[in-house]
Amino acid sequence: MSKSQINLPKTIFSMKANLPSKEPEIIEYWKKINLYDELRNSSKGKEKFILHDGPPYANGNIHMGTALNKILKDIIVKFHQMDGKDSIYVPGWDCHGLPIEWKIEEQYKKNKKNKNDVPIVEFRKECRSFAEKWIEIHKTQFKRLGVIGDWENYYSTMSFEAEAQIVRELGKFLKEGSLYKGFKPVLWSTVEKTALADAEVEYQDHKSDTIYAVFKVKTSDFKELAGCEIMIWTTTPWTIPANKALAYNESLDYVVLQLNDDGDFKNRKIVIAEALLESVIKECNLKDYKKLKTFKGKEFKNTICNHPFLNLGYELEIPMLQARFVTTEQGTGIVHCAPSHGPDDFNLCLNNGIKAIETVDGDGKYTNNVKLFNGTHIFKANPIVIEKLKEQKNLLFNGQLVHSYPHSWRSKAPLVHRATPQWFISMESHKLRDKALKAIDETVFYPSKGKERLKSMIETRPDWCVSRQRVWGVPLPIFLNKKTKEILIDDEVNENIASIYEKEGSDCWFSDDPQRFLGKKYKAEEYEKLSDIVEVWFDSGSTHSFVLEKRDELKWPASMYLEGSDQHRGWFHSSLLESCGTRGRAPFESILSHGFVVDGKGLKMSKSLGNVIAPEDILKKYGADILRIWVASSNYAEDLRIDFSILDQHAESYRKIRNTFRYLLGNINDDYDEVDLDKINLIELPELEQFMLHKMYLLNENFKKYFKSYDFHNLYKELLNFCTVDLSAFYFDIRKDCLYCDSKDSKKRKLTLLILKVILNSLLRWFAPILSFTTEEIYKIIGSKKSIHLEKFINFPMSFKNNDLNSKWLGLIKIRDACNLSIEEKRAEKIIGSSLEASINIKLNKDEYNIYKDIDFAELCITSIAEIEEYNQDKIKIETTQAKGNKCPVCWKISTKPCLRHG
RNA sequence: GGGCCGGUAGCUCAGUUGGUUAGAGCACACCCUUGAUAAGGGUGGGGUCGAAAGUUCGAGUCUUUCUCGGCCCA
Repeated sequence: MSKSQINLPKTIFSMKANLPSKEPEIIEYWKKINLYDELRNSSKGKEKFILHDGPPYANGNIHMGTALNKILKDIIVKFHQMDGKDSIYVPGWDCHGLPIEWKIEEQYKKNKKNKNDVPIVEFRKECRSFAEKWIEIHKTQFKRLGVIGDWENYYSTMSFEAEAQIVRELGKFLKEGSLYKGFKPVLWSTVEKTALADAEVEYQDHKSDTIYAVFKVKTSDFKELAGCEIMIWTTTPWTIPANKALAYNESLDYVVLQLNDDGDFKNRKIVIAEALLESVIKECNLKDYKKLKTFKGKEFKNTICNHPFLNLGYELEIPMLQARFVTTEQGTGIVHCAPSHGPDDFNLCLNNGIKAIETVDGDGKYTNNVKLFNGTHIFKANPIVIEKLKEQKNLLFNGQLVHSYPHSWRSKAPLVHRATPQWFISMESHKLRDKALKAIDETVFYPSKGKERLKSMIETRPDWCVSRQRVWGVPLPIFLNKKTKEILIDDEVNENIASIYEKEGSDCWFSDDPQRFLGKKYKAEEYEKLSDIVEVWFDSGSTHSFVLEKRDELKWPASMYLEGSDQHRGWFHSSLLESCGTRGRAPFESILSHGFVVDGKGLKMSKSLGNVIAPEDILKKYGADILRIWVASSNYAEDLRIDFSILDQHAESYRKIRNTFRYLLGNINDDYDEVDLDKINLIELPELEQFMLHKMYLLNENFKKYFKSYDFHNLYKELLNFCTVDLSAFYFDIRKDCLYCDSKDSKKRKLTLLILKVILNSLLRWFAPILSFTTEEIYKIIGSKKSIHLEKFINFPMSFKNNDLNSKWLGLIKIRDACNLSIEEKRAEKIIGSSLEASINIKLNKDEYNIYKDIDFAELCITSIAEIEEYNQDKIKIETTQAKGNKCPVCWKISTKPCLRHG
């Protein structure tokens, strides 16, 4: 007659999780048992699932986006592993590129060291060790998140084998002929004779010459333009000799203006945007003029003009092109375009088949591509251009303007956009665009909208510029014949370079005798060795070649690429192009893209808003499993919100899950033995247990469905609801009486324990990919293998499925809900407190009565007494009264008779 | 500025091809329990579905505009 008679749950699994301190111990454990190797050994020969890691940049601490990305990858890798595949994850890092180069330069600045005094090879060594340092830091941070992968054999884009393979990949484009030399404007300093990156540019005020110049219409579909002159305004008169087009905006209104003031322009008709009419009149001092006509910009279509220097040998056709970048902020609403001297101009012209050429050399002098000005320095050309325009009577007005203008951060000299020689991979010459578009069609996208996004980018992108005028990267392995200016294309040379890099890396390109790379076939003095490097997107776009193809344990193409949605323009994009160019198909079978991490209000995280949360903060306060729940429960197809109140809620759900496990472990007293599901004798089980097995069968079906579509937030929700609704508030609550108060040799209690074990085992596996730490903690108590992650998902016997029983019990639950309502009424009236103080009387119609007459509603509703009666009304009726009699001190049930179980 | 995507209870999410009073879990409130106890159970409140207009017998769902937010580009 005491507590000794009841079987209270007992377990070493604590209610308090203490994840921040427990998780690192589990990481140590995984290290000790070599979990990664165990996983590989356990799944030898199985079908492979290869999630190819998109390499993060080896620079700076990880942020929430990185954590999201890695956890999502880990969850997916673990799902496939437990689904019976050999699911291999090789993490990688992107190492070359400007940001690291920049960091080293900053250190130089601090130490008053000049980059130019340091040999390139030494500088590159510093970049390399900088990247190495961050790889190590990242590794620790990623492991802390619970990510399992081949950390010992990670890949990096700066490894010798990667550098070698990048050379081979470029060799394929070279050999094919799709890699060509072109020109593209970059910000250029004529003082330092070098290109500058955006980060090296300072904006300062600068006084520029401004001109209003006219281009005479030569031909047009729009007859009103006959005899008109299109007026432009520019702050860089020296680019007029390089003019190749005029840009208008089809949505603007334009006017034809007749000028009547005395002078060169008397009786001439000029065209400008209507919105800019007043400012033009004011600035050009127009007194006598007449508006002849207003028309929409779209009428400019197919209009060709003459160059203002037509009579000086510029016999060019200057087309008018539609461009959205034309605005009415300043100028005339028509923009003069020199593709060699502006990115907008360059892109617009390129899209219209006008390529940039080298018009200005490195010193800032016009090349012989520019008539009349050959050899003149551009900074001295403005007065000459203005004079010639005047002479040709094509200058309406010139003045000066102080405005913000780019300058070199080093020399403070003004910069110009200058078309420089660059190396491009053609989108068209070998049908790269078509191949890529076809490859996109053959790829599965999660979410599906990613397909359109990538497609529209590929459809419109220009040729791929793969050269950079930098030092920290793979040198572009190109030799030019000094005489013929032709590219040297020879597999042997390319392979020679690659094999040298494979042994010692690519630093030698900058230090060794070029003859070493050329071999014996060619004479070094006849060739120019390029000093450009390969742009880093080509590096990372090639990872499939030096990781997936080169490693025996992996496969090509990858099963999946998974990155943030910004990588549609980044890694998805470059990998697709690289692979389609060299192998004719995508290097991936599927792409999963996730949104961005934003704060609780949906705003992006920024220092200025003060809403940044670092993964470290979360790990310290909650632990990785809470962060993993956040990942699993968020819909990655959209942006993912996070703040401490959101995490609090997930921590709350975690507690529910943890307590569910604790109840299970406590009742089996941490004493687990594997249950053979096929050997469960269903007929022997009470209906409630059969119903639970049915529920689990259904849940598992949904689980598989959600997992197959990577729909984790719905999957997690199902699992959580199962814990709260089906287990905690239903099954566990009902079976407490049996578990606590029945004797240990009771058959019913034994069967209940059997089902608890099935539930425990199932939950453990369902949750393992998400709650990697907590499930391991539990598995260490009851498991037989070294790790939960070595287990597989369970296949439930079809016999568990019982639709008839299901509909019967769904009806029962409805009756139970009605009973609860009735009990609650009496509780509110203070007639009863606990439900065991209640006696319920249930009246059912004939049909329902016949179905449910044998059900023990007292057990189901956790009351002391329950009567069931048939009556002739349709609607169910429940009456609750106070149970009469004495309370059994053991099971607390109230009865007028002695307790059946406890005397 | 342009392209794409998104906005359903305080939070995380469901809402099939337009069709009853828009759902779940958590959180919250109240009650019960004190044998899952820094736990557990019950009941309940809470939404002008971002805003407006339109199509329709009928709109969270379709169309347009606006607004807010995100990504990419300029």
